[in-house]
Amino acid sequence: MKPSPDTLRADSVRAFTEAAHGGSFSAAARALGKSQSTISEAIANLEIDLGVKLFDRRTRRPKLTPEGQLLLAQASLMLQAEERFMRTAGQLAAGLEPRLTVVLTDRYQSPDYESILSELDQRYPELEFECLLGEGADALALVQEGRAQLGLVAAQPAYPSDIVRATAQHPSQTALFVAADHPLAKLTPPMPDDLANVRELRLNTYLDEASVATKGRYWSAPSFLLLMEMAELGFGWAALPRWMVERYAPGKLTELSLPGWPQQGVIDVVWSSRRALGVAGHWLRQRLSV
Amino acid sequence: MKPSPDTLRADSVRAFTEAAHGGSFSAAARALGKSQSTISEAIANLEIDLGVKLFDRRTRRPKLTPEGQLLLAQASLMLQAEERFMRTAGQLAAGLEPRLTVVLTDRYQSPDYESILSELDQRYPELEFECLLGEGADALALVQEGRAQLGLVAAQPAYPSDIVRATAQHPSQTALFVAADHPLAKLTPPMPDDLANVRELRLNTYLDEASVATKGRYWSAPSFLLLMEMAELGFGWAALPRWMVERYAPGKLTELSLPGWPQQGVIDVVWSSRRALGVAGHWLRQRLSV
DNA sequence: TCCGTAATATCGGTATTTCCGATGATAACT
DNA sequence: AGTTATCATCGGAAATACCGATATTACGGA
Repeated sequence: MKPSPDTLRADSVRAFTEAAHGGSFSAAARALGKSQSTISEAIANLEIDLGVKLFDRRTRRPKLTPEGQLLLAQASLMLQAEERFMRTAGQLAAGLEPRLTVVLTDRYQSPDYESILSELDQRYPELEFECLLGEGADALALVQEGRAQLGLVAAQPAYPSDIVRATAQHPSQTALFVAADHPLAKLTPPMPDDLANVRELRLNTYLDEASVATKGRYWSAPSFLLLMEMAELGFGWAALPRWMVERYAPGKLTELSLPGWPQQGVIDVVWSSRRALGVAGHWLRQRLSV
Repeated sequence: MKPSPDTLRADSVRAFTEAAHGGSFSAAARALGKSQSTISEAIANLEIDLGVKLFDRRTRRPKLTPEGQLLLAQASLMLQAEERFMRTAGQLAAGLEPRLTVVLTDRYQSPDYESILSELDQRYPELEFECLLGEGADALALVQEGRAQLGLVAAQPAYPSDIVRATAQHPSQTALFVAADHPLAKLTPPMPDDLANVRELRLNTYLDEASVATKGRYWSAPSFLLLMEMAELGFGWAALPRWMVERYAPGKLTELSLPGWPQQGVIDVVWSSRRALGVAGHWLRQRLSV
């Protein structure tokens, strides 16, 4: 007996499943755009190679043997995997990037942020999506060096030459907060001088050291979440995204109403002009911009 | 541009994954028993067909592109499905039946019944296993007509000519039970006459009507589980498998100790001499027999 | 019952694909 | 700089996918 080859003949599996589904070799031939003899031979060869009779041909329309039924289920899984492979290859060929990394500022919180992500998941189910948190100069650096393709940052006065920007759909709401049991919370309304006497909690970045030149002492952290925790513990006042306080520290912080606050902060979508965005990045950029 | 074919070239995917894994086309060629040029051309053609560059060849050892990494994962899934397909085809070619049906008597309860089944699952993971419940003549009929391949029945005085039997490893323990609050439970020890005055709950079968000729009135059901429920409700006494009472009705039934009880009942493994058992059926038969 | 329809198996021939071995070019290592 | 291992390319041979024609066989209608 000839040892069965360990590799499958081309398209024999598709012929098999199609014939099993349509109930006829000829129908499978029509469906696959091949001749009837091709299908007949393909299936016959497949049966020989596998050493398993797949169809009972005594009747007019070939009927699956029990063995054929069992193998049909697994053949379908094979074709399913193959189709998925071909589909994502097609998307990649059409310009889909295999992975998309986005840097987010904590300032950003779109009301339909979750729906945007699930939309992204539906459109590009094979895309690997990565989300980083970073502010200001840190985010820009990640985009510049290609670690991230898109960034959502608080609008900067000036951008590096290789960074392109667009305005995001939803501005951020930033307000001043202190711990509810802080003395500052009892002054209504507080004066700007009152704030000067209390420590400020300020956002920093890994890259930017320029701000150390600013007047007065302050504590700083690279994320709003850390700043908010510091504020909760009464270490000072901080300018924080309002959504974050409402969602993660309701009641623990008191908003200070000073002239000019709360601020409407513009959020920018940024990307690098030197690295072309893939189709998913392009889609997401447009979805996030005004 | 030539439209990309919707079908994959033979073995190109295996060449791809092997090259990605081994880090070299030549290594893949060696591993697959083909020449180096074959692998090189196969992958080059695959890249052309997919429209996706899979490897970065600028370096000595081709390195996967990000697109290649994404596709590699899905290619592995394809090959995994294909290997499973080939493996079960091989088992079927070696005589594995696609499905195995066993008729069990409720009398049977092997202490390692569950371990036998999980062993079966490990040996023949693709086998479809079906379990039926049936007693006596019913079970034999199912085996005769091919609806089931194996049966575990209480040993019969005689078998049809096309039925072969072997003794099962574990005999059954059958004892007499009544509801704990039944008057019969208070007679210690009860006399055979006492039982004659109380209704008997007896096993019947769908096929066997001969037993209606027996003396006295009785109630009957085709499964021990139903009989046990009747006994629990106080409708009479019944001969029941002891394991079933201990497991599913502890404390609710009282065992009657009469001369000759409890009985050690021999269980037979039966199959049809006219239908060859598959390898799984053969294995299970030996595993169940003494 | 007989006949037409539609199905499958088989065969010969052609086109495509796979595969090999040789050759040349390139990168890494000594 | 030489050595070695690797990849790309090319021509030819073997395998196989495919088609069209033909024989044969089940199924269904008159």
